Amino acid sequence: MRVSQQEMDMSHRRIVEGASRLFRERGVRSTSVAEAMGAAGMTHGGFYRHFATKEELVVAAVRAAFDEFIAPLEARQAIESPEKAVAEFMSMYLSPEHVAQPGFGCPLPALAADSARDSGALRKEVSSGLERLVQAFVKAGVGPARRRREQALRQISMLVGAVVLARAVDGDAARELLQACRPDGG
Amino acid sequence: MRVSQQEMDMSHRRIVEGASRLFRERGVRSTSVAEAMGAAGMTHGGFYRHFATKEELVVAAVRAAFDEFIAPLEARQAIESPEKAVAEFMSMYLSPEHVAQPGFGCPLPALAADSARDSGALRKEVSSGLERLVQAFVKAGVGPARRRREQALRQISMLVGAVVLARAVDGDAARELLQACRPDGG
DNA sequence: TGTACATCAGTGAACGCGCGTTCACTGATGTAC
DNA sequence: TGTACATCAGTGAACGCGCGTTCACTGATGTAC
Repeated sequence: MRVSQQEMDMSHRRIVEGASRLFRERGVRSTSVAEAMGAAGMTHGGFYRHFATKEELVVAAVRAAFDEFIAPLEARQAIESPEKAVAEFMSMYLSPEHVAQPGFGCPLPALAADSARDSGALRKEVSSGLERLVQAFVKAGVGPARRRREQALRQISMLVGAVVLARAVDGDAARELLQACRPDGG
Repeated sequence: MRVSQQEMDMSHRRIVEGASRLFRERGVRSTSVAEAMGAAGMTHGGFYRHFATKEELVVAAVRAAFDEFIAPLEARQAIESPEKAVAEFMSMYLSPEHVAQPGFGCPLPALAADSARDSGALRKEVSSGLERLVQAFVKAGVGPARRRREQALRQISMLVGAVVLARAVDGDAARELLQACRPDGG
């Protein structure tokens, strides 16, 4: 049965948010349209009232994931010092909680592999998401612009690598990786 | 028709080597048994004369990939200084060629995402493969054992993160990531 | 060394299954009067 | 404000397709004599 415009907007948001979580948890290819609709409390048939293709949902979900994950960092940078905000962000990034909850975590370690095998819209979203995170890190750097950017890229590479590996290996090594990459724990 | 024992051994090796390349290029889930057999010049039906399941091939192929990639580093460490061997390894790791050729490159950035979503045999292989690489890096470190291990984990995290991201984003950022992570380029 | 025959590596059709997408249908919503 | 009706969000069956796996078959290999 038909639902109100308001309910349809809410459905749309629920689909995008659920997909954003599922894609990060299980990967884009391993999450079916039916699963994404199920997470929003609906059946698969109604999907095409909201999106023309699965790829369209992927774009919306990945954009939402980056925004959900990076916007808090940007907000904190605006009210406290950019350096402190990035330091706290890095500490959160390398926490066991972040490793254990990919569905609510950074899209970069969760979706980089899917993006690497994609040449279209997903790749574009991931590229601009990374650039947005780099910009936030650059704000917290010291020295000339070029050096700040290089340092940001190095820091983000280490964070992403540590989380990608920590999720890929068995318990003890995972803990060690996070610890070794913390500025205080090394 | 039946083939000789020798030919069967060669087939087996061709299947494992082709799969090792395809899994790294396209991911484990996105590579079908038929494609792996096709890369070995055969049709899919004969697969089960060599392996009981696809997972068995995954284990053999990932083990072969780690060996193919890490053994040369270990061999160089045995004949020249471990430090120099690791420095050259890192330079190769961060090269555009390594990023462009995942099928012949490090299994860690190529397969970590698959491993993160696996709880079985693949995860175990990736865990021991990482540990083997860590050991090689530890040999090249300085200071007490604990500090050498932490430094190895940090270096490997940065390498893996840089390659994972460089493969996931569009051209210019990819080049920048590699450059920023080189010890000379920063 | 030669012959008869059992073995079995590889082929290609077939299986059940889950996928992305389509479509006829339902009935509440939103609108024209 | 009430009423009649067109719209369309969501349902569930169905589509073609590719997957991992199975199986009857083929004919060269390897072996027993």
